[in-house]
Amino acid sequence: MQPEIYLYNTLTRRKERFEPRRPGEVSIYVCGVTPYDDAHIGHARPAVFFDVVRKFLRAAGYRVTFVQNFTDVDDKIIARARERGMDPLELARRYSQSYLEDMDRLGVERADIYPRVSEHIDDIIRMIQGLIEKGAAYASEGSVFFSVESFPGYGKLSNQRVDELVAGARVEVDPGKRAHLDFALWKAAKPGEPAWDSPWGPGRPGWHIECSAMSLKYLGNSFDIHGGGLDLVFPHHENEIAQSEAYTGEAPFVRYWLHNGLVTLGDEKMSKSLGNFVTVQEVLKEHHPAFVRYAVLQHHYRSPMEFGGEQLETMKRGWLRLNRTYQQLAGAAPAAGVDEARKAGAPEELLHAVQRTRERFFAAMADDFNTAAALASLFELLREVRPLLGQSPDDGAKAALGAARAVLEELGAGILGVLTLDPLDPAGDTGGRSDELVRELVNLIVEIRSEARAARDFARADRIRDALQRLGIVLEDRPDGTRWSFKE
RNA sequence: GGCGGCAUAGCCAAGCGGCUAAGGCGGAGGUCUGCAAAACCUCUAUUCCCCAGUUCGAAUCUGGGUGCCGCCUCCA
Repeated sequence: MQPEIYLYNTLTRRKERFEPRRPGEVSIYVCGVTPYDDAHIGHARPAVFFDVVRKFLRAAGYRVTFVQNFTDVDDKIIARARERGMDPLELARRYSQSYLEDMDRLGVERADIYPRVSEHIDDIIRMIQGLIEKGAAYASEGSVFFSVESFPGYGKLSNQRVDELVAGARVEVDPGKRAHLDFALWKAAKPGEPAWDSPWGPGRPGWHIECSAMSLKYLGNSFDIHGGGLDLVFPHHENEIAQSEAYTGEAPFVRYWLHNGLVTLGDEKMSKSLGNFVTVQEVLKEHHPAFVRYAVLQHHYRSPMEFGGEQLETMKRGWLRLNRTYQQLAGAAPAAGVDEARKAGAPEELLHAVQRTRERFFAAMADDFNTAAALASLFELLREVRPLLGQSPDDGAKAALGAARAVLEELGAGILGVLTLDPLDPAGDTGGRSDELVRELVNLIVEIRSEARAARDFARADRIRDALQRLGIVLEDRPDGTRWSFKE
C-alpha cells in the first residue's frame, strides 16, 4: 500500500506531492539536541512526531533511513561543564544518554545513526576546506567564515532578503568577519576550551556546519526530508542550505523541509533559555508515555501546542476511554485479519467499518501527516465496536471484534503508539500516596459496606461511600463487586 | 522594521473551492443501577475574527484590517 503522500514544504510554502529521490526509499535527517540538560517536552514533540512519520512511511511501503545528530560540541555544553567542573564531552555523553533513555520511554524508535560532532571533525574540516577552495568561505584570525554574499540563493528557505536581514541584525560584530551575515564554520580556540587541530590552527566547528557535513555523509547530496523545530528555520537551516549547496554544487540539498510547531507553556515558547520548561522525566512521573504521545499527536504538527495542566487532564479522559476500549477488545477476541474474520462469519457492516478506518487513517496521514484526523478515525471505529462489547458476542461478532482489534494494534499501537495494554487504573492504585496498611484498611471498610448493601442497609452504605469520598477515595459498584481508587 | 505562522462551538482540535463543518472533552436527555459511579445510546456550530472582492458556489482563493504566537541572538 503506497498512497500518494502530500506534505508541506517550508521551502516552497506549499503542500507538495512527495516523491522521494529513489522510489521506495526515504532518507530523513532530523536535527537533534544539544545535550547539556534534561530533555523537555519541546524536544519530545519532534521526536514523537518524526517517529510517527517514520513508522507511517514504513507502513506505506517505504524503506526509511533515519539520521539524528547530537551537537556535542557547543558553547553551552562548555559553559555548563565549566560550572560543574566536568569534561565537556563527558557532560554531553551523559545528557545524550539520558535523552535516548527518555525517548525510549516515550516509545520513540532509535534512529539508524546518531552522528556526533566530536566524531566527525575530519569530515567537517574537509568540507570547510572545500568551501574555501570554492571561494565560499575565508579564513580569518584562526577562524573560518562562510561568505553569505557568495551564495546567491541565501534567504530562500526563510524567505528573507539579505538587505533586510542586515538592517535588523542583532548580531555582534565579529572583528574577523567581512560581512555582517557571515557565520562561523570554524571557531578559533579560546584558552581552556576543547579544541582540535586544523589547517587554521586549533579550534572547533561552528554550529551549522555539522549538520551539513553529517547529513551529506550519511544520506548523500540531495536527500529527502530534513526536519526540525520551526525555530531552526533561520538561521540554522538557511545556513545549512548555503553551505551544502555551495559545497556540492547541487541543489536541492534537501527535497522537503518539515518543521514542527513549538510547544508553549502559558502561551510562551517553552525553552531552556527562558527557563519555562517541563522535562520529559517530570511529565512521565504523572502521565503514561502513550498519553504523552496522544497529547502531541492530537495537534497537527505545524500548529503550536500548549502544554498546560488542565488541558492535559481533559485530554486524558478521551485517551483513557480509547485505551479502555482497546483493552476490552484485546480481552474479548484474538486479532484477526478482515478476510479471516469474514470467513468466521463476521457481520459485513462491521468489517466495512474496520476497512473504512484503515482507509481514513492512511488518507489522513498521507495528507501532510494529519495525526489529529488519524486519531479521529480510531474514535469512529470505537463507536461502531463499543455496543458489541457490552453484550456477550456470538462467533461472528467476536471475529469482527478481532478484526477491529487488529487494526487498532496496527494503527493506534504500531504507528501512533498511543494505545497500550498496560494497566491504566488498577483497583487500589495508590498513586504513590499510600502503603499496605491504608490499602488493607480501605479494603476492610469496603467489605463491611458490601455487607451493609447485601442487607439492603443503603443508608449506612451511602454514608460510608460519602465519607470515603471526602477522604479522596472513590467507589464504584460493579456487577462483579466494588472497586475503589484514589481520586485523581 | 523585515519574514513566517495561527484565528473554526463552553474548551481542545481537523477541514485547504462544492456531499449533512471530522474527532475528543464538557453539557443535556436516556439505558443500566437500591441510589451513585463507570459503561453504553441519542442530541449538542444555518456557521467558521472583521470588512470588501473573485466565483454558479468560500471556513477554504484575493485585497485590506484586528488580535495572538514565533523567527531575525542560543534554541526542537
